Amino acid sequence: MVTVPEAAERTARQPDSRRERKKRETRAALEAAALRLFAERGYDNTTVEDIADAADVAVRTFFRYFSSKRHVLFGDLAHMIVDQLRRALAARPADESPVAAVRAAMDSVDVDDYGKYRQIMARMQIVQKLPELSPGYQMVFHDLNHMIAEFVGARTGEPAEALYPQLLAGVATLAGKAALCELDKPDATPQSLRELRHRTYDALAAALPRICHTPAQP
Amino acid sequence: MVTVPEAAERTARQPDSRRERKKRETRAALEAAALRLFAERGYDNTTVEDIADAADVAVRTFFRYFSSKRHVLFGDLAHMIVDQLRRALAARPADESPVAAVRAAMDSVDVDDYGKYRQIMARMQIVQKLPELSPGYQMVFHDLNHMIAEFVGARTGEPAEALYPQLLAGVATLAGKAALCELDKPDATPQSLRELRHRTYDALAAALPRICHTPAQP
DNA sequence: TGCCAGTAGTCACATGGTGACATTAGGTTG
DNA sequence: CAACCTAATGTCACCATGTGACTACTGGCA
Repeated sequence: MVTVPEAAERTARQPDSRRERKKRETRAALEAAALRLFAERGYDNTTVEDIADAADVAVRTFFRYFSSKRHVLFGDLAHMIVDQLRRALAARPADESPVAAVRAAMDSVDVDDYGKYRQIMARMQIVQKLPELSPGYQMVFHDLNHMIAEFVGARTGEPAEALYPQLLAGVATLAGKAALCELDKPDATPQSLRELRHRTYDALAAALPRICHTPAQP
Repeated sequence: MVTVPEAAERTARQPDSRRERKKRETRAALEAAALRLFAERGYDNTTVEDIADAADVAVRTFFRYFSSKRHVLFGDLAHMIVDQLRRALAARPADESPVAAVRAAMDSVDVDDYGKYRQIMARMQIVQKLPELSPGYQMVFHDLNHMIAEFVGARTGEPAEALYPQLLAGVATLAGKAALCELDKPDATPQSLRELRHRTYDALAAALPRICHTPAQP
């Protein structure tokens, strides 16, 4: 199916038509219904049909909005974060050390607006609590880990599976997870979480040279 | 279904009857067929029916041996490792520091026999390569992580979700993963892997006091 | 031999997920 | 407004993973 340029322009020029609004409504209804039902009866005890019924759409429609039942939870958040980090890493200057590049890139991800930040975090917190969907939750970190390792490997000329890329990526991911631990505390702010992440990342990354040969930096 | 003591004794006393042999054969056939087919056409392109057919049993029988398709891969290995580590942790003296206890417990897990060790590792290596089943692979580490965090939290009187338990567990898991990086190298031995794990764990654990308050040890 | 218990096969069904096609509703142009 | 195009949705059919219930077989043993 070929998209005529004019048509693409047209739809792009009208981003808030009734159609778009309805779509957003449907998506929001599905998401809300899913989260409510998950909380009420648990993830496994909620079928896609239940969710679709609650949102008053067909099951098939559910799958047009979310590629899988798991997908409702992180939605595209996971994908967004991974993409964002990927772009941030790619934008780092080539002469920067991997440690510094990863540190800076992770900063530029969660700088964003406060509301979105809390939303992502809240979602992750829900997921974290329900053990049956840990796999999906873990995959987010796995993807992040993998991407960081790819990046570091590319910088040091090693494969991503090599020790140093894996360790640096692991340290970065662990620092990110550490920040999540502080979410429970009511006085947590994006700033305090970032500060904790920095502290963790710096301390652990500083230990790496004692484990394996870290590639020389210019 | 109540198990009469005598019956349990009898089956325990006859561990290698024809029946037992047949069971082992069926299980081995299923496992071999599955691994071969996964390698040939990929995990997603292999149905349980294919596996069952290749092993010449009914699909239902497959599920009597393996609770899920994923389960064929790690089999009970994951479960075994987690259980083994749990017992090892429980057996550590109460006055030992969490850092030392976790270190020692991880040692006592892979001490085992060489063949089993390589088998576990080889399996994990296969799984690691196929991206479509990363979730299951990640779950192993997640379970390990969770258990270690529970243990540390119990020792320090914090919840498992607190910062220190999570960090120490993360460090231990990361050290374990680091050892897996060395598997590609042909001259890797259980000893060299353990040595690497020690080096990683010690270096990273030493950094923890710089991140958060580590509970005082007697 | 004949009984008992464990094991496998068969059937039915719930659930997640996808493809194909018809139908409806939003939006555009004359 | 009518005619029309296209995106969104519904409907139906289908495949795959699992599970429960019941039946049939088979090894072990008195």
